[in-house]
Amino acid sequence: MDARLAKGAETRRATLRRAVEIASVEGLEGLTIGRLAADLELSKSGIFAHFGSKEELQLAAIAFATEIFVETVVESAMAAEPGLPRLTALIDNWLAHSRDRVFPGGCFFAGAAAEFDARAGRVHDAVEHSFDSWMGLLSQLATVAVEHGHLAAGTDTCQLAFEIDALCRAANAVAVLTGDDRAYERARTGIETRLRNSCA
Amino acid sequence: MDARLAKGAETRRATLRRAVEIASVEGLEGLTIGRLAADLELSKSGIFAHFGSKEELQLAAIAFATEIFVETVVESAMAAEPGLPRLTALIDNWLAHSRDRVFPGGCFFAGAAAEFDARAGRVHDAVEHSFDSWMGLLSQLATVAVEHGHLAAGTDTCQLAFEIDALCRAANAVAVLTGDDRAYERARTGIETRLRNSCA
DNA sequence: AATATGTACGAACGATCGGTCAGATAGTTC
DNA sequence: GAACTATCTGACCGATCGTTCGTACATATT
Repeated sequence: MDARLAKGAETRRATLRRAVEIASVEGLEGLTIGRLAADLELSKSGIFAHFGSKEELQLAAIAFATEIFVETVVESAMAAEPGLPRLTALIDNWLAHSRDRVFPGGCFFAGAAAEFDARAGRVHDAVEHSFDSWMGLLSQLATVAVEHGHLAAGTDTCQLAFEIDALCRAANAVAVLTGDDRAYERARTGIETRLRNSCA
Repeated sequence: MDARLAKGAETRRATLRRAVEIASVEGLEGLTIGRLAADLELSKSGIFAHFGSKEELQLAAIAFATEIFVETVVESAMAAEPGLPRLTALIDNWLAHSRDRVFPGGCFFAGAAAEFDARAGRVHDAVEHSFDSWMGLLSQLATVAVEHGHLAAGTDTCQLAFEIDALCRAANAVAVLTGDDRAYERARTGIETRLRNSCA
């Protein structure tokens, strides 16, 4: 009943913070309990006790990464005016979170999705759910932009969301793989042109 | 000196064929010599002897996947007339190779890139090289299309190649993750619109 | 003071990892 | 037929994997 976090919850958060860092570089399978224990100077069994299984650890890491993502990318974008400004703020934040390596391996979810896309199980389902939420948010903001008259009335917002996501994703992939940050400008250019072509 | 492959080379190819299948689903790290041996009903050491190290196996798998990719996607596209027809044929082949799961886990290189993008080493370099070749091919075909007057004279072919790659990549990622093949249509729609806007 | 609970440790488990090595088998060459 | 090479096997190595279990310690509750 302390105002601060209980000891266990504190350790858990510290563990997950490190887990997300490792997983964004090495992957969720490359994330290892022994490695985690060594980094945090705790015992393997101590770490393990917090999660109960590796799969639970992976799921907890995804949940924690979602927290970070929402705080860093989504929340401040919501401060922008509804419609096109909010949509572009979200896109800017997304590109910034990749360029600034909020997760050291670039977008956490791009990595996790690529790793588990063709497998079955709870981790795959969690990753797919994250993706659905993200696409839902994108197309919803696009829809609001249409309603505000910022985008043309007939705009296919799902198609638009797909294309925006595609360009962001590619910027992240190219920049992390090659180290060439021009990819972020390419994405921005593509998205701006695409939005301009959908202007009312 | 036989016209057919020597025994060793035959085994090596069969091994790599299976290795590429496994790696496209489980990743190049999830690809395991023991698993490979079990699938091919050979001994671990027998497999190992063909490559000498796991890293060499991974590099060989990338090279073999490149062979498959070139045969399936690139070569038949080159039969189309130079310019826009050849470019669109390449794009169609790429989307088809993902949709038809020429690699069971979708695009082999998308998976390998996501896995090794943030790591250093020879595998990363090989993946990056594959990506460079792919982008080079795309932008070169785009350039030829400009020269043939199929695309507007001022077209930024690198930017265009980036956007085409982004839409293809996203289609693969979404379709494999969610099982929703409409992503391929979305990519096609986006690319067609984009090319039309660059028409001369 | 006694008890219960939350938290973490250390030793150990079987399985599997990448990798090594001596040798069996087969085919070719001299 | 002896020597050689290519190919593959099986036993084995140390390391690490995820996981289990009994226990120690601190804190909170009674």
